[in-house]
Amino acid sequence: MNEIGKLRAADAARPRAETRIQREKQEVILAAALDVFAQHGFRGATIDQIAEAAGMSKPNLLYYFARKEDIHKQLLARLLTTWLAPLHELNAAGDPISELRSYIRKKLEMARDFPRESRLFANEMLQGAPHAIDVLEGELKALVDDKAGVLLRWMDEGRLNRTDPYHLIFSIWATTQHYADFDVQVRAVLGPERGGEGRFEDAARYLEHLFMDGLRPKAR
Amino acid sequence: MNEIGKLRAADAARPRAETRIQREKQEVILAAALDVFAQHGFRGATIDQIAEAAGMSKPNLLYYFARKEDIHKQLLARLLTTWLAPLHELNAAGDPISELRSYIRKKLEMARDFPRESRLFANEMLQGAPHAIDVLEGELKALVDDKAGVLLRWMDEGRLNRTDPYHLIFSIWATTQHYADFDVQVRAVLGPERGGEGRFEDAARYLEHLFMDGLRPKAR
DNA sequence: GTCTATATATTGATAGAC
DNA sequence: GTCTATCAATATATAGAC
Repeated sequence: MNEIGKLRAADAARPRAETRIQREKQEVILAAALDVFAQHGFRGATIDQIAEAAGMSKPNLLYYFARKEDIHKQLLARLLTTWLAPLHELNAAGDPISELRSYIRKKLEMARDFPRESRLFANEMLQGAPHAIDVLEGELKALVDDKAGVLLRWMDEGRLNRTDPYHLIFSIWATTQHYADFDVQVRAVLGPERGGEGRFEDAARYLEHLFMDGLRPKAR
Repeated sequence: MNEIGKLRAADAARPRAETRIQREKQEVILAAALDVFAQHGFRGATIDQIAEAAGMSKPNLLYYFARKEDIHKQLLARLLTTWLAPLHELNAAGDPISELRSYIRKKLEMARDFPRESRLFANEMLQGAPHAIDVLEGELKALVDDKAGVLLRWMDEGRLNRTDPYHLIFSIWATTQHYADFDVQVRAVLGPERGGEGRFEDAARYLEHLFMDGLRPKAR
């Protein structure tokens, strides 16, 4: 198992002997670091910035996380679990159209509610995934292979229009995460009138139209 | 006019008195810097890395560009011109479907042929567009407003299915740039068999299907 | 124009008092 | 556990010889 994989397992099991105070401080630090890493990337972020955002001194922060890299690894490990959850929930026994609608909706809600996590992930991808490549090639690929198989079966059964299941999944990722990663551009282009909170509802309506018109089997 | 705007105008007019050697050296530096900035972002990139990639010493590089920020600004200024070109070419007098197909194709080709430019832009967006916000709110918004108007007219005339023109443009940006910005993930998920050069042809076929099935007017 | 040497600032991390 | 002080490494930028 790779390093991030170990961290993810450890985080899930929580076997560490820690006081409540310690865990709370760590959470404060991780929350602050998420802000800074998401905006500036790993190298662009400084411990000073994170410490200030967390409301503590730099040495105090380093008492809880000995290295800057440890904070980043921990964040990335948690993120990957959260990030894969919606695709896991795509149910082979469900109705194809409503399963896909539900998946698209969940991914868009994640872009709306967890934009910093999305940007942290995007930063990691832009850098060539130095810390996540093992997860991408292992767990993520296995999961997508599995779900692509489900989609193909649905297509074979005529319950979904035939298309490339891998690129379908890519396009759902791309269109939904765009509203988190490129938020500044989306708001600039929509302007003050349409760039407010309603932009996510508009996006949801549009994506419904985009994907469903191509996927729903045609009655000919 | 903002700073990046001035640079873009200057670059277009090229009024500077420079020798051919000077221009060539500057090009070598810019090409090297594009690599480094695209992967690590502005703060994550170092002059040392850029100088080594450009095959010269750090002081030598600084002889041509006094400040690291100058290199980045110059790259961003050029990029924005290139980036907006395909949308400019969307022709109101043309056939709606073939104009949109052509636009999607061009954007995907840019992701394939200029992935570093795409990543440089993505990095700038993730950081909140500190150097490009004026262009986004000014020139880009004006351009998209204009083209959204064209799309709306086509929809009014029944030559295009009715949908949100702004989010349509966002989804074209998102799906095409995804193949540059998240390339490492795309290749990891597709695996060695399907992740080779052919992935762009597969993507082109898929995107054609995705967008056209929803946009083409239905014969009812 | 290009180099070596170096000034100056920032940053990740540690030492040690309390 | 938290702080002040500081080390060591790195990074931007400059000086000045050639």
